[in-house]
Amino acid sequence: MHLGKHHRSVDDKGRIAMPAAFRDAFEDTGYIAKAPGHHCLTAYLPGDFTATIERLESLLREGQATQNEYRQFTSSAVEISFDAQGRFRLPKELRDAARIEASAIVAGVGTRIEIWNPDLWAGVEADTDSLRGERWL
Amino acid sequence: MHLGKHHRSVDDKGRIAMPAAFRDAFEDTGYIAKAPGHHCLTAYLPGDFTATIERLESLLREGQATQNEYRQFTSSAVEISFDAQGRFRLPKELRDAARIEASAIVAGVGTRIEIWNPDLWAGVEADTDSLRGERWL
DNA sequence: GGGGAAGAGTGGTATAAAGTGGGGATTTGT
DNA sequence: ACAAATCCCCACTTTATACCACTCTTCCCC
Repeated sequence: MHLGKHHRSVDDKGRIAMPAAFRDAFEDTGYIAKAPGHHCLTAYLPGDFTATIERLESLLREGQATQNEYRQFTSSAVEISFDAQGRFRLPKELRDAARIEASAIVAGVGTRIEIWNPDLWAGVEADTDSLRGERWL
Repeated sequence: MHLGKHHRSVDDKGRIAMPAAFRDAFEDTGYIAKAPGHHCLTAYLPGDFTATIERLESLLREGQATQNEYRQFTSSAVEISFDAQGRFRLPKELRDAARIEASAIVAGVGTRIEIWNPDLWAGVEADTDSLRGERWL
């Protein structure tokens, strides 16, 4: 379970520090891929990533997903590793896709971890129309 | 069942003492999240928090809740732990969201525990318009 | 009622960890 | 062979965490 929101700088080499709260869940490696719709990126633990791929392949066999969907997801994904300071490198391709430049928001979203452009994330927080906590609080 | 209202100081490191009356219900950890609407913060026992998350995820699968709603709740939440004096740390992000500075009200609200800015809490107590105890007393 | 003990609440300091920036060697591609 | 990108260290700043000290209240027990 991933929780909490963290603001992180992205240096000119594309390095970004994985928040310590999430870092321990990754052993040595992880995966990053474009989220469907490309509003943000999603970071996966190794196990979660293979499970996601398998779910997508299963949908593909059942005709519930398209080959292009499969192509986009797999080809956007990269394996990441961490340096001695707990940072990983976000390829330019993925930074551009999510409009990430000098800083980013790394957010724990329960079952997953998302990486956002700060301005776009502000849009998520400003979306109060859908807030109806009385149903589940 | 949580009862009672307690005034607590918040020091410049964001530490706040969990009232002893509530403290025993937490074993080692607990969770704090923004309440929908962000007027206050809500503290959860570990079991209550996971139950709340599961309720929200269930609504999400049924299309009764939005991804942004899920994002806002999970990304605002933090796990807390207590020091030897029974205090926990309230991240600046959450203090700002609930306008909490040098002191706070920690209130037992039956099924949950809420943390308020003292002035905003005064507004709760001043709201006598909606009091119609004759229906349930 | 007085004295002492225990628990609750508050404040401060020292240490460790997290986050950030940069240099230089090595690899990759052209 | 050269330029660009990547990797591997090292250094510094900020923030979090663990400890320790003190006050005040409450609750016993004498």
